[in-house]
Amino acid sequence: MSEEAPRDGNPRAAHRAKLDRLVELGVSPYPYRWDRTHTAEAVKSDFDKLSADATPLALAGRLMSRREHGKTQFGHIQDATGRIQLYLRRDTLGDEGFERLGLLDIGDIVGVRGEAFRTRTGEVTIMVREIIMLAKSLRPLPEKFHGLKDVELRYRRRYLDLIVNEDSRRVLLARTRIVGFIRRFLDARGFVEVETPTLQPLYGGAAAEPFRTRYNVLEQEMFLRISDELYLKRLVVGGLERVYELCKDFRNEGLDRTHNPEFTQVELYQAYADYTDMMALVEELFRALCLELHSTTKLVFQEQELDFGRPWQRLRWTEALAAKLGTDPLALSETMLRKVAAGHSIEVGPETGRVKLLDKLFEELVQNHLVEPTFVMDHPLITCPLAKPHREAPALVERFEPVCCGIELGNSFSELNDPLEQRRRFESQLERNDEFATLDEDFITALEHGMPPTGGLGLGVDRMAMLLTDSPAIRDVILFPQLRPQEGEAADGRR
RNA sequence: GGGCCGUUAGCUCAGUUGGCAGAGCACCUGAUUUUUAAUCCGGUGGCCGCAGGUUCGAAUCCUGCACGGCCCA
Repeated sequence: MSEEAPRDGNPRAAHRAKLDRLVELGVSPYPYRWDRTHTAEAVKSDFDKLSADATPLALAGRLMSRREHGKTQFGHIQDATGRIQLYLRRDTLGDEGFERLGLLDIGDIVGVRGEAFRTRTGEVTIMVREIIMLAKSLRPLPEKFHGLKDVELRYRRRYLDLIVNEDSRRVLLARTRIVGFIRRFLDARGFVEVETPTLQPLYGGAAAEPFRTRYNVLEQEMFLRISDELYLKRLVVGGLERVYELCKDFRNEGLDRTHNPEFTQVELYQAYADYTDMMALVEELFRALCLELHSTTKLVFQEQELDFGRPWQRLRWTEALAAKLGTDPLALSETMLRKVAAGHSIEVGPETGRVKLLDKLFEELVQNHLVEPTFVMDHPLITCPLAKPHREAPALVERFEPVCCGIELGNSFSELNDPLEQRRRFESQLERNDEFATLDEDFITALEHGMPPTGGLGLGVDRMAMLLTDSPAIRDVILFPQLRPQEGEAADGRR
């Protein structure tokens, strides 16, 4: 004991010394199980009954704070439902039991037995009869008052963020509720959940760079999916009239406030419907989600007030951009578009083709300024090879993107089901040398067997979670967002 | 990709003109039988992100790099 004097201010050494002492005393620092009778929340909500007859309680949780007062101590433990105070007395625990409290550290997982009572200040508290080590911690927790602020540490050590930051817990659990709610919402409407390949021999369904990998057995290059679209439509051909998938998609692109290279999407397809039905579905889903999470259809995102109780604004793509440009964007050549972009000081690479130019202009001049929930609809036909031509305007497609606060939340079409037209659209994409264009023969074969008229919809679940939890960055709603590996990743590796 | 900002104790942060590395929390010792950011006494703890450079002397000035953040495209 005496040799440790120079290290005695080091929290890790102190925790370790206590663990060694427990072992010396024949107490396991990592026992196998614990019979819990109540959670913190259950004790609080059922307090009157539990305290009236002094029901024996057994709780478990992480020791979060401790206040020593000589022959008594107070502390809080935290479990999945919240925190509850402990009151520990020398005359209740006995001299030996009380001395053993010295081997506890903040951060340890403990089990306690005792009864519920209220302190002088009215706080529901456990009068502890017995306290058992369930898992010894060897590192100190972040500071109790300021919590863990360093954003990098919060993402890299999300478990600490979850232990210490109530708000992170709230947001990330809300995300889980959103995912669960989407499933129930769609299940209740007769949609069938399916799983399609993540590992695909050919990618498609979106214009995005894929992650590439290699399957050794087949000696073949494979791709991580960028979308589920083409597989789900095969299933509609197969007779699954309402079908959806909720999964990760992968896009080999940059990281920013609204992009993570792996992200969660829900895609759904409904036979005998078109994009107007999908608009109604989006309106209904968002209204229901708001009510589920906030008990009102109104919400605030980054100080902007939104109301999902009303129908979304409808905005025609071409008209909106024409209004900004003062001329029909579709009449402009690639060279002209480039000039217009430069005129609005929008930087574009020399490789950027006509489609991307149009997209870019729209994004900068229109989309980024949309605050109210809006359906941006009826895009130019060349921007999308998988949507049906507009029934009234053949240069356009029946497509919409739900947009809110400048954030694109998804994508939807009246799905193209004419196999001959589908082939022409894929081919013209290849002829134009569109980035990431592919031609999926097997998918066309499926269409040749006949796909009913179908409405399709994809929604970015992470972005929905941002909006619904008022989180400014996609990283805040993803448990483990993508970060660059740290130098010498094994951090304190000398141990 | 470009610009700006940040990186100091386990955590949250100060650090003056370039002159011995600081605080609060945590940790260790002691006091304290209803506290709750408990309080009080006394302590321990540092690769000042990394590598160079300038200087008698660098956490501080310069260059490069790494990681992160914000903005722009």
